[in-house]
Amino acid sequence: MLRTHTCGELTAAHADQTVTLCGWVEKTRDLGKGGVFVDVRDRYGKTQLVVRPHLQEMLETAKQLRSEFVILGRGKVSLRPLGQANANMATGEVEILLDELQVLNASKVPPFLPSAQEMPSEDARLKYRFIDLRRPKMQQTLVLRSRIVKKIRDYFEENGFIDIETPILGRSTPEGARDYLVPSRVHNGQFYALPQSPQIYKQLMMIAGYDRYVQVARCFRDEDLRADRQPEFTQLDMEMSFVDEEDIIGMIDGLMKRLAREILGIELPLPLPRMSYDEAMRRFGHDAPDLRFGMELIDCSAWAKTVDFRIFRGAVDEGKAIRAINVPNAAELFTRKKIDELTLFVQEDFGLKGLAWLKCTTDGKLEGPIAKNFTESQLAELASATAAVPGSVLLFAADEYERAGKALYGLRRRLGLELKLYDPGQMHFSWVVRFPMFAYDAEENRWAAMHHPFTAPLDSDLPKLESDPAAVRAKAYDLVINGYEAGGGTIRIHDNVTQQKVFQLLGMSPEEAEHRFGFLLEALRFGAPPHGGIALGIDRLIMLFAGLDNIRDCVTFPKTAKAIDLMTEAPNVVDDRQLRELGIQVKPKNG
RNA sequence: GGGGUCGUAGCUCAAUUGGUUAGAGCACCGGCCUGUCACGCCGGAGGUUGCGGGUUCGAGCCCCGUCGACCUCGCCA
Repeated sequence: MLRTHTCGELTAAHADQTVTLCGWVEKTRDLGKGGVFVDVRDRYGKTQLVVRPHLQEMLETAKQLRSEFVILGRGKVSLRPLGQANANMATGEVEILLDELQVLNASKVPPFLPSAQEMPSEDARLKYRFIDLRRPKMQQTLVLRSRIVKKIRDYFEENGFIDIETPILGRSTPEGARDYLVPSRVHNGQFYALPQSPQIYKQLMMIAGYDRYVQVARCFRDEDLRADRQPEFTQLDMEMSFVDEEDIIGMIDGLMKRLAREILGIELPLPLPRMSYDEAMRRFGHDAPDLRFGMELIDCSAWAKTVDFRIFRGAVDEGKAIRAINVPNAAELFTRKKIDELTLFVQEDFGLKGLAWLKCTTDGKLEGPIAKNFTESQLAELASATAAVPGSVLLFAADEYERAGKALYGLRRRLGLELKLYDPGQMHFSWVVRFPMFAYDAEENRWAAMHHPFTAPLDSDLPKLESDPAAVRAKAYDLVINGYEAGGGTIRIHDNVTQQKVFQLLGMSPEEAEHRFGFLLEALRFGAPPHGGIALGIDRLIMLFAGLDNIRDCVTFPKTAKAIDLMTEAPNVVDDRQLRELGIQVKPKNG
């Protein structure tokens, strides 16, 4: 090692020791004949180096130093003169009186400084990621990530899990997300697919008898990005044999309790709260509700049947729903302009025709342009049903039950943030369970698996598998943190008969199922134990534990919304020779 | 694929109703400064206003197109 200490560890206790530090120049303060002060930084912290004026040669070197030069400084740790300690610095009690200063490497003028108060633009940060990653905040996040992953691995090891790797080059499975494909050189015209998750492999490991499997697995999905979604991401993937939902949920409960305690310093009461999918959709309009605040959805459909107002009455008569949220203390905030803005939001993002509203005045009356369509007693009933109090604004969505819920979920999430209805530092963990097995795909006119086609139905719903698929619920569970799906899993089907029934329902002929998943179906015939598991989104988990609102800030080299790496400029064209070897000819997409 | 916000100096931003030579802070370059720590002082350099077109006597500003970043809907078993 060139250095004896890091830039973050020296204190008064080290006084009079001779030390060598290495790091990046954060800042120099040249006092002319008074010498030069140099703040040197590494990922552990910052230390002040002092170049004294009588050391002529060193002074010359010091005057050449610029931001982000890499230097080595050797000298004696010295207490700073009385009254000159810097309380804002961990090492502020001391400074190094240099007797050697080396420039290990110069630096071009950086496009931005890691120490800058103002955040550089996201483009600049991504293009010069190696500089962005020098920012203390990024370094803290990556350290946090490392600590969390270590704790997760420890936890599973203590619980008897085996860390097992599975292939990255696999076979495309048409269900689910779009695959990233890798052309085969040896087999012209054939492709591997990168794993969307190690789902099938881990099931095969269960069949192989490795009853507690865990993997920190890189996964790939070629779908559009979001603030909380990258095309390449990391899952904590686990699977257990001879278990039911309770075992998996309990195992993750224990993990969350430990992480919350050791990372956040909070005690989570176990078991973590659970809510059925139906309840989540009814109360929040979404399957991953943010439970840090109220403002739940209220179903006003029954009430709407008693009124003459065409928009409401007409909707319920057509079988649609009237759903509402009661926004507290918003009557004054919600100007006409604000309501127009929210209306546009639900129209453009959720396809609602409009947004009806009523304000609750100081004397408890509901007012607004639509109020004249209701009688006094109807308004009073509504006020009571929605728990409207002075200052409340009621926002109504009149549409299909699900669409109305989705729009109000959007409003609830947006307004919760805008109106600061919760403390952003607060954390809330819960489970959403008993998902439907199937969702009807109107476009393709068929049933589709809501999770994946290997998900086991609830035992009690098994008889309904053929008679009423919509009513069949799955042994599926999602871990929800602060309104984000942090993970999801299922108990799998372990017998071939049920599996075939599910395939059949999904419109997959035995031949087709055999063609797509033959190896798994075959394996299920060779003594498959009951098994199930879960996968947690590590990146998202880090984001939430770090209090970030963006997944790119906890990934080293993330992609942009167009799935580009601005630093390496991947993806990019390849040599003709490479294409020839693969037997690939590129045609313009719209040619 | 749709909708929205944004794009001005290396960085973060400003520029009145469309009107003179597009400004500031930081960074950079030169000089000065004997205890600084957001050091200070003096001076300097730095611009295809993302790109292309249009309207206009005149465009950073208005219009059309396009590219890019971000947010979002669709999508994400």
